[in-house]
Amino acid sequence: MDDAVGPRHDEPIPDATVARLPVYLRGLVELSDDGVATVSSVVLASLAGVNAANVRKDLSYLHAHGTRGVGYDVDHLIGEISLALGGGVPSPVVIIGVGNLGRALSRYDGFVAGGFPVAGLVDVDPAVVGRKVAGNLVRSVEDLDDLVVETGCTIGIVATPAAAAQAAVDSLVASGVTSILNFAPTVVTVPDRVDLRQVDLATELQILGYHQHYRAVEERSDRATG
Amino acid sequence: MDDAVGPRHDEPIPDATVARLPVYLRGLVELSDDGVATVSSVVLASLAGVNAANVRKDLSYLHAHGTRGVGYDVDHLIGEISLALGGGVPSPVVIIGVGNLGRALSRYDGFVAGGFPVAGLVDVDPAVVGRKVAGNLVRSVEDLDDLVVETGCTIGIVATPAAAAQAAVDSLVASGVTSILNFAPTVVTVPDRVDLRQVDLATELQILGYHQHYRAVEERSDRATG
DNA sequence: GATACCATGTGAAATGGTGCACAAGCGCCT
DNA sequence: AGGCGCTTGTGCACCATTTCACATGGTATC
Repeated sequence: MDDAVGPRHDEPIPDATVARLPVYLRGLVELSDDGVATVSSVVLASLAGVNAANVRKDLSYLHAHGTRGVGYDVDHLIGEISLALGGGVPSPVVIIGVGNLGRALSRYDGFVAGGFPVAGLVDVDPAVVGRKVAGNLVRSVEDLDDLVVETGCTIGIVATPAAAAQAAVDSLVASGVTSILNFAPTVVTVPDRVDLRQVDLATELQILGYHQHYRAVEERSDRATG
Repeated sequence: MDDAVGPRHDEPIPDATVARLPVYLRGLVELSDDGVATVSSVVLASLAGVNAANVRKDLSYLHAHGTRGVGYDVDHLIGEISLALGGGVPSPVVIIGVGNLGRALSRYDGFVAGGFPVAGLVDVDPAVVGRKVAGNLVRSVEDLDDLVVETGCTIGIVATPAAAAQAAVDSLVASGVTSILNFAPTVVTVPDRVDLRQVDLATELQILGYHQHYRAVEERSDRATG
């Protein structure tokens, strides 16, 4: 392990860990703002709502080593996590679909703060193309290729209705986008080289609905049987 | 197991399965609309983007049995999944925080279609309280208890800024809401009896960012080492 | 009615993730 | 310098989930 000579081929970080890194990062930035210099895994765990051993194991995948008896250096850790999550370089995103959700997303300042500025908006509807939303000109889908090349953006957000989602995804892929976040409530397919994540609002509610229903059924059953 | 006499105490369905049920349901409804009467696990799997054996195991947790050699009855399956996901009874939701995201969510018709009508909107900002958004009157947080009781809603959606999220959650819990969907980019805590799900848009992008960065690093490394 | 075909349901192995428990290491205080 | 207390890093066992593979049991055809 120590005798690597060339640029080391970093091991992949487990998905579950990657999903927690942004949460750690948020907590750490907050700590840094408060002037805190070091943090223990226990404190960071409580900030992130996870187990302390889990935090330590997660951080062991990064090159961020803590100091025994002391903890982790907050600023150093921020640097390491930022590095892992995209190299600290801002990645502009393009939003396709300027309906209710698309407009809300384009105004969402958490994206910019997280290093994901909105590079452009795209829609198929001629009625909205040419208008400005949140300071961004809405462009036609035909301009998507140009937009992606001009801005060098590699992440696409799909906020179209379900029926248009696959076409939107296909357009993004054809334009060279390699990461897609799909908000449309439908299953879409992408080539292997493209990374896809699904955020489904209705599904989330339905999952909550199950647990609620189950609690109710169980309670009723408990009352009946004992 | 077979000698249960009273009303059977349904076994809990694994979380991973519950998360897939809404996806199956969408596919099934589409099939039903197209007049398809039966479906095999292979077809349903491709519609949902998962493994066929996984579909069969998932469905085995429900009381929906298929017919060997034929497949599953589409309409029956729709009924069984709907039943598991909240008993088929619509659950009204209350949205707290009427900013960009809250407004978009209140206009999102996928909620109503999924059986989750918006029962009311709530905000702390006096400037928006009393105004109408998407046909719903925005009420003050002080009215939250009344609103929850009046409408019998048990699901709350938090769409406030991060700083206000925990307070919003606390208000919802105090009002008797037992399921919460949090869109605010922060970790919030709830009592055990309350079910919480987190949807974090910036985090999703950061996860995409990791994979993109990793791909790029790997590629560069491949090119260097051969 | 027998046979070929097809799809379900499930045992069992493989995989991935979590959390405990403890050894190892670091800094501080005397 | 030595000991003590604190915290990291990790081996290991446990748990949840996925996937394969196949026996089981229906349907359709001849």
